[in-house]
Amino acid sequence: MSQTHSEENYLKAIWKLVEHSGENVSTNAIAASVNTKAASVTDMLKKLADKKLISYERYKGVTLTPKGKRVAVEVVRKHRLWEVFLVDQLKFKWDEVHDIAEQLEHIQSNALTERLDKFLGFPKVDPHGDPIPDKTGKIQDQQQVPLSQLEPGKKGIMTGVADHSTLFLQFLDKKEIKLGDTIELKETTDYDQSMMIVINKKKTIQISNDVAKNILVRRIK
Amino acid sequence: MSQTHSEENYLKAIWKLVEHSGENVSTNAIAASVNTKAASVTDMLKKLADKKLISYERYKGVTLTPKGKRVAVEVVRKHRLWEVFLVDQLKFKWDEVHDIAEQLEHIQSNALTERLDKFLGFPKVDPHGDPIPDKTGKIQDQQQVPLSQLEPGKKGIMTGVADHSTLFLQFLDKKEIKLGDTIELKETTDYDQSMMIVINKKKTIQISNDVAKNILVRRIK
DNA sequence: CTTATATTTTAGGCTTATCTAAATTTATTT
DNA sequence: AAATAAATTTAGATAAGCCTAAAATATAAG
Repeated sequence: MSQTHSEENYLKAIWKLVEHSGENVSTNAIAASVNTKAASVTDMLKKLADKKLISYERYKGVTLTPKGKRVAVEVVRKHRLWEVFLVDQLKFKWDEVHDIAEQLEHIQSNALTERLDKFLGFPKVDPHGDPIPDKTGKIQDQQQVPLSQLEPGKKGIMTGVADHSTLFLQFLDKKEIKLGDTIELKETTDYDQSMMIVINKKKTIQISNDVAKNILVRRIK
Repeated sequence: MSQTHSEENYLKAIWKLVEHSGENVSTNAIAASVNTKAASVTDMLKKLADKKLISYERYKGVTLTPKGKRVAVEVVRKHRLWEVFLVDQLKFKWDEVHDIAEQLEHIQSNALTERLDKFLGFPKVDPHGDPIPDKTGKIQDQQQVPLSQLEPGKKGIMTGVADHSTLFLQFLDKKEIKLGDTIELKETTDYDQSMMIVINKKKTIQISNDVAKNILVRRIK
């Protein structure tokens, strides 16, 4: 009934890949995601299929079964709740919590998860703006788009990041761009798709398209 | 440099056995403590000896090296800090936290341990009265004795339990005996060593010697 | 002090999760 | 559509952590 840490990591990785692509997930994509070799992934896929956690046909890629999805979402729920704890309660910075939450997400105790959720005030999103699945596995739709998809003149509120790397998060810190900020897209440079943006109606800065793609906003007005 | 969960569990078990007995620890004692077979223990002892975490001679038992002791005490520190978190913050009962802390004690992050310690207000003891090693590994001496060793007429303040089982802790709950209570030993029955005690100068109850041996008190007056 | 018993270790196996290298299948290109 | 390339799987190893059964050592008893 219960999964190993490794199995949980695979399920989580598959879930994220399915969410992004909507399609069957490839062995190589999983290997990249969990940092192993394709051969190791194939071994694990067989085991997860035996346990009815994924549906898998040789050479055809995989998707999660309802059971597998339930497990994956539960792991994601725990990960994101712990991130909230680390940032809100223990005062870690948003770029410091990933590796720790990566360990904490595997702690097995439903009672713990539910009490932690309550303790934190049933948060809806984690420190990076990612939605936290509720107890039943339901995930609130974020309705967010990359800043790069905004049209000149339009505004959005920053609600998340697509790149969770320390490097990117620290970059945002330095530029003083954070969740909740109102961002107006002034203009896009044709040549390199870099953009002039205004943050909270105050500060105007220039950002590259690479950065704009990784800032997620909810459109306003 | 880093230990597996299993290695940490063995080191913790050895540490506890050494603390109790003061002597070299036997293979069988460790096997009982970590719930495996003696043959498995021997395998692990070789590995721990290779890593210079224990000193081990075939058939002669083991003790911890300073390095091994440092690791063991760090695990104990984390275990007890997490127990405080679970009881004080998440409102678990003292008989519910052991298994969860058993998992949390293996989370690897010095920053996390230190921030948790600070968050909790640098607690000196865990919910069962066991002392929490400080950052340097120092453990405050408890100066406690089993209630069974008190002389009739003498008083003590309950500061801990020798038996951490759910059964015993729930028994104490039912009898409304808790840490911090003042306990006076009225008299000991010669026949079965059972005792009449007074709790907080109010309630007089009869307890068996088995119970008295597992209640730890600090003598007063 | 020698035999019987208890403890500990060794030998050989099993499972999980990895890996590399080779074989197979699918996809792409000419 | 055949040839080449890319992706995936299989085969065979390895290390960690556990097991049972048998052998070795230590301890206790007569």
